[in-house]
Amino acid sequence: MRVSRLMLVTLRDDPAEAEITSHKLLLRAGYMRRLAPGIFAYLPLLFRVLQKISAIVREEMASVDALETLLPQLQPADLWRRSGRWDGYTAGEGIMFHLIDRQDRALGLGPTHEEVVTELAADLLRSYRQLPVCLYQIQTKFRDEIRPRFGLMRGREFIMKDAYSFHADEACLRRTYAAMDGAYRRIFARCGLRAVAVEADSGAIGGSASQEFMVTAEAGEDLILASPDGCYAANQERAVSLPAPALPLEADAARSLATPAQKSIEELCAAHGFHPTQTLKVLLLVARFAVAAPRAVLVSLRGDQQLNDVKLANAVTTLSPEAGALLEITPLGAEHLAGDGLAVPFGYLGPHLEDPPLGGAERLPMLRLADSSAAELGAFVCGANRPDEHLVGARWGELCPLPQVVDLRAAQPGDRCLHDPTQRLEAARGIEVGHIFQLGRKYSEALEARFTNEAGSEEPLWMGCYGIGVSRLAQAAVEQHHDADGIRWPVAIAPYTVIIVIASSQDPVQVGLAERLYGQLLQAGIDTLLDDRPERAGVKFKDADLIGIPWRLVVGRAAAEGRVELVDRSGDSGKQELTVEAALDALLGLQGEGP
RNA sequence: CGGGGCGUGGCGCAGCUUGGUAGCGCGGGUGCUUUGGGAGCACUAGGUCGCAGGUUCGAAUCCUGUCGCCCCGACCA
Repeated sequence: MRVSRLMLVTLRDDPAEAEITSHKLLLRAGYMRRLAPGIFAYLPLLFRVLQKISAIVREEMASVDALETLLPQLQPADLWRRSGRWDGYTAGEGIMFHLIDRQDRALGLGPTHEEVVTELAADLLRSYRQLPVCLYQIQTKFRDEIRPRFGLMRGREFIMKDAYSFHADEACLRRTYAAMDGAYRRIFARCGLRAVAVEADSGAIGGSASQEFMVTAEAGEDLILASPDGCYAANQERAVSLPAPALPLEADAARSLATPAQKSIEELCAAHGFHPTQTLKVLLLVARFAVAAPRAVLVSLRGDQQLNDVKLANAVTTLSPEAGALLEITPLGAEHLAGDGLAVPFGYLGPHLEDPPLGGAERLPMLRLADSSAAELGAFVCGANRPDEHLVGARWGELCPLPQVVDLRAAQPGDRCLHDPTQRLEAARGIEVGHIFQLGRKYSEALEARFTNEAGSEEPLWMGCYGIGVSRLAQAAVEQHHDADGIRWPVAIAPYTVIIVIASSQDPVQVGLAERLYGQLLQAGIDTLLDDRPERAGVKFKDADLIGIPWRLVVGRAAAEGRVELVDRSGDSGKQELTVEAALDALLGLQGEGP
């Protein structure tokens, strides 16, 4: 392609709308334009990158026998009601764009395709003889993100590869999951990305085992906790660890202690010399559901620990099976309390708090949970449920029964690891580019996708699902591969492999040689750009650096002597002046090289 | 939604405090010069100052309302 015909518009200044480097570079280098928040036009250069990524994805999907399909984006609400996800995905902070058609039917714009594909499977897959099957598509997804951000990192419309597998038994699901794990590792490696696999929360998708693939980058939205020995890595949402040992509290019997204006653990400890591990942190929250009335939740943690919201939401969901989708959990404030419920002594809560008078007719008893860090305390300091008063030396069983024990604490960098307490968790930031799940039978049961097994009886299909954010991956690659001058695409996903720069388009010798090389490279099947614009050399060099084509072939003054300059932008071999033949050989040799 | 900020030629910004009818850099066009790291000079085109109302002889500037966008938190590929 000739750059003069490429519709290339590069920007000299950073656009005001962009915050992180990769976003700025993609805009500056003419790869994309924003149409509305979280909605982007992929310009020709970026489209080529997406095509290259897609080609790699297709090859690796083929290697695990996945079949490419294209599923509807406009999806009937009824289907989502049957899986139980309509409310959670549309009400509250739900992320599904939805609409009413002229017949008054509700439809959603697909944020993911479990429902559609399961419906299809229910229709087509009837016998164990047809299994396993894996379908995938590369398609635009729609999500009404609470806050679109960072360009392609969190768009409201983005390209995703999503795959779904169906199995006759769990062992088969595990095998496919493992094969996908391998395919994913190959995909990211072939795209030239440094990616790590981490244990993950399965979130709104559901299911049991799940693993995320993170491109490590400072701009990443996720916090990864990993052990230095490489045996353990997890998203902080999911990570487990050993808390620091608690200091035992010397106390015979529980006594009360006046603690005026000491509402925080810090104030309490500072005033009386307690260690935070001797105290109990009691949090009062309220969970809102799609079906049931709001329910109060009382959480006990050891005073030095932090609550992990994701773990809490998961626990509340499993412990409230009849309540419908969990919409949100927020700290309980006076506004949630009925009538004179202002009596709740915030800042002085103890685990023996009576059920607060929530608004709403039919109310469930308060859900009482304790993290194991709290449950394992012998004697502790906690709020007395009266203003300006704490209890010292309270014990589970004496003060109140031990609540249900669940893992609720947030693991922190520096915590000891479960698999080896001498290992301590280290933090890194990551961009989630892939996520694989063992869904189990969640969707097949809900949508009655059954097959006949070998014994002749019907049972729900076992399912897995596997996503890659294709457009996000493109930007993650830029985040990981750039320098002060611009993008440095990994060769495998660069929009073009070579850019020939004619230093002076007025020199017929240079133009002639450049045209000849251009023709030869194209003939050899190498994706080549020819910068034939009547610009000064400096402009063309700057643009070439900015758009990040891996190899730059400069046809300049030395053209008359049959010499050209070859610049390695994505590797580190720098620049070298070569004869035309040597340069051509070097570039043609790239074809044979693996990624 | 809560908190913070910003809306002025295509892009990046100044002007607003102290009202007097819009400016700078980049980009676009034409010409001459220049020609290996975002050239110089000259000329030129291009703006309802987000929108609506108000105050005023007069509003980009002051007031009210409204819309949009960006950043920090809850979401995820």
